[in-house]
Amino acid sequence: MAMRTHYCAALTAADVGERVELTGWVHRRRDHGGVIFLDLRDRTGIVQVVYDPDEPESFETADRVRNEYVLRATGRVRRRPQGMVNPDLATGEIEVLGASLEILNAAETPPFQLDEYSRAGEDIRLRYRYVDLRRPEMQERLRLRARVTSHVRRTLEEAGYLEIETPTLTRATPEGARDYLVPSRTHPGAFFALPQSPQIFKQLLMMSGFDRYYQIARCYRDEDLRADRQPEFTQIDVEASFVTESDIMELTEGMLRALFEGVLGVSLAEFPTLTWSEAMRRFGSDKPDLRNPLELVDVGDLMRAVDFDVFRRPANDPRGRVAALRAPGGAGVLSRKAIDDYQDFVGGYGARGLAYIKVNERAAGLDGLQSPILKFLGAEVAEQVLERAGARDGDLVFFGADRDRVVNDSLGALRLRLGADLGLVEDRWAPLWVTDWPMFDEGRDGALTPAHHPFTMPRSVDELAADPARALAKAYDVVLNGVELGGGSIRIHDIATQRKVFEALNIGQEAEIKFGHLLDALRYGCPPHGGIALGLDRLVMLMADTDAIRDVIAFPKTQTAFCHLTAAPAPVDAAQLRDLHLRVSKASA
RNA sequence: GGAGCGGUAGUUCAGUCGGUUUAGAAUACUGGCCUGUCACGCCAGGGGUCGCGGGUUCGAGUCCCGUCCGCUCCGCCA
Repeated sequence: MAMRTHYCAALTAADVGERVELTGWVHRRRDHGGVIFLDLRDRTGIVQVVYDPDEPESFETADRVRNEYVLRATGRVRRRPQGMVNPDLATGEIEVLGASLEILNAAETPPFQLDEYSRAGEDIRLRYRYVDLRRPEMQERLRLRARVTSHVRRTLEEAGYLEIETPTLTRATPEGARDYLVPSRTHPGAFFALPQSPQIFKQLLMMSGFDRYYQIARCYRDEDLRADRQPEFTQIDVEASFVTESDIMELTEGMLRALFEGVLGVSLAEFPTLTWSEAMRRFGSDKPDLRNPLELVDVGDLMRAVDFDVFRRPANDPRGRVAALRAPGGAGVLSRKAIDDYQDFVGGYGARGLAYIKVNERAAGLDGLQSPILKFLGAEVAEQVLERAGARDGDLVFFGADRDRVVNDSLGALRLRLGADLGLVEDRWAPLWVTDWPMFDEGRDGALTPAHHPFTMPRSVDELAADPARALAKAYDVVLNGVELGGGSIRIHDIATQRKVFEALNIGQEAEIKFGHLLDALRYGCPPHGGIALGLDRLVMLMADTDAIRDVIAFPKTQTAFCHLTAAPAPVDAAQLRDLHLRVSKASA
């Protein structure tokens, strides 16, 4: 009979009597009563192999084993004797009576404990990532990632999309994130850049007639890291010709719903759609977390005449905003110290203060309220404000008053913080579309930068010509649980509009040089087209129920963009620099 | 570029007001005991550049300055 090679966790009571072969690491060795017990751990779990001195050959081998030896063991599956069954373990009912044992390799004691009862720090886990990845939790995350990638490929290919690879040695772009540069040996003084995204190449493919393209594409951005940002990351990149916004949105939504159904067994409801301006108004965010029931409420119109400059000025400024945020039950739960903490918190987003009203008993008028600002508002305005905010007894109502951007940033962040602190976040999946983005963000100096990228189609060319700062774009983002999963747009397919956008960005001249290949291509017959790019790492992070994309990347970088495993980046020797015609002015420590 | 938190045994951490002997605990590791353990148990042992550099002090793991590393966030991320 052929020997069955098993994974530990796959062994069940149904296998009793079966001869099996197991491979893995020694998780724990015990000897007791003249018997040797090896807990053998593979990627799935742990099973105990028992070596009896009546089988001298395998017993002697087992006696030599220490630490984390790599083994191949064979034996017969049997029930554990009465009284020794641990129902808490998957394999607690059974064990393997070892018949043979082969030491495949010795191993040193691992640098940190791998059992589920201890939790190693992240830096040591990353330095020895190959050991960390043995843990079932990490195994499961990377397996989930592979299933997601595979499912996405299947969906897109069934929909007629063709995977085409695009260069990772390409050209630096004038706007956007910092590029990772690669010096050229054959072109002294010239550099490649690693792509921030395959954006231009996929548009060129549309011009080539590959009307349905996708790619699981690695992208690179030399910007500071966050829990959900790595210098290299993977995006699901999609582009199609002769499509509308809703075509791409339907494709994406269908793909995500099939993915959640197929991989997690979760049925996502239809994605609601919010316009960008509604998202900012109600949630102070362009990626609102709809699991959080709190909303911002505009009260500026009530504040235009109050005797309180802090509120009156933004209330009368077209670029100002005065908004309220109700914390249900906050009056009782939030201490003075907690409110002070929130004031510091919003200070980090540029807010100069955080006014609030404590609602003890609304029916009692001013006497039922507690607030440093009541004397400025008066009873009537206070009541109108509380009415609009839907305040009930026991609530705390916070206020933001400033430039709209500051109010949105600070109250938007406070909304998330309050939702978490007050335990209001619903346990569900909350996807949505955010549409009708502005074409541009306006900097403090009035300079415009693209809200998406400079190839995004404006909703109307007239709008663009009339007031670029207020023009809207045919762009859409997909958001899940407050995480920006991806974004896309209909692209510009005529050269005149493209030039107008470059001019609005004040990079007309520069663009002619750096995007010359795109402008050239637009002259030779470009079909209308559009697409989307989804962050694969973030998607898997959410599906794996974790909060850092490092957890779903096999070998991630730390926050200083350093790899402790390979010690990269690292200096190179003089000969390599000479080949590349480079001289370094500041050596690293 | 900025803010916050952290860095003490292989690992995870404690270490009070600056002074209690040789800086501790758990776990891991090594040896021994134990006739069935499953986070076994018991006994013993080894293991420390308190991140690094400087300063204050009679005395620094502890206070101050600088610096490096890790994490979270702001800026940044078209």
